[in-house]
Amino acid sequence: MHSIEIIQTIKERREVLQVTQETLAELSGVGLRTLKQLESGKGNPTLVTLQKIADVLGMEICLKVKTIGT
Amino acid sequence: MHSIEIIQTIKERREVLQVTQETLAELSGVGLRTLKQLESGKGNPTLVTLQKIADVLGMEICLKVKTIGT
DNA sequence: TTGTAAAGTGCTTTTTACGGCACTTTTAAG
DNA sequence: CTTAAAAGTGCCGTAAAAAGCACTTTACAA
Repeated sequence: MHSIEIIQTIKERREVLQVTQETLAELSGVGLRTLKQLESGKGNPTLVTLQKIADVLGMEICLKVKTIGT
Repeated sequence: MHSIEIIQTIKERREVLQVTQETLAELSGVGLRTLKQLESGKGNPTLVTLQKIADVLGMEICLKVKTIGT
């Protein structure tokens, strides 16, 4: 996944869970400004920031060797 | 995966491929200092930095909903 | 043991993520 | 249309990531 897809995935997941940016910011401990900037595609979050958000959304970041096929 | 595991995975993958930090730095466009700091567990890399490294190592970052089981 | 390559660290500057505040724009319900 | 909530944006200070340089430490082969 590229950065853009990761960001998009976060946004979609948040929407599915019907959580506002404000609530997610509070629950994750990430600043509202940071979250807004991120979701509007203008961010390059640190791993820690990403983890905090993923945690609250019931998601997880993983790193794996690329497979050949689909 | 937590930050620590992700970092560890990078380090291990680099070693398996028998690539030096210096070479990885050159190939990925990430500064050698940044890479050293990262692998020695003192970093909080940005998503872009992580992607650059993963790319060269033939790896990929993904974000997915946590599953219940193993 | 010695020599060399790789890895790790302190110091530094530059860049940029983070996050607060206030404001605008968009969206959706009445 | 009105209005309220959510999302997006500009400004800005602080903190920290990025990265270069020089040096030390570690690992390993001769």
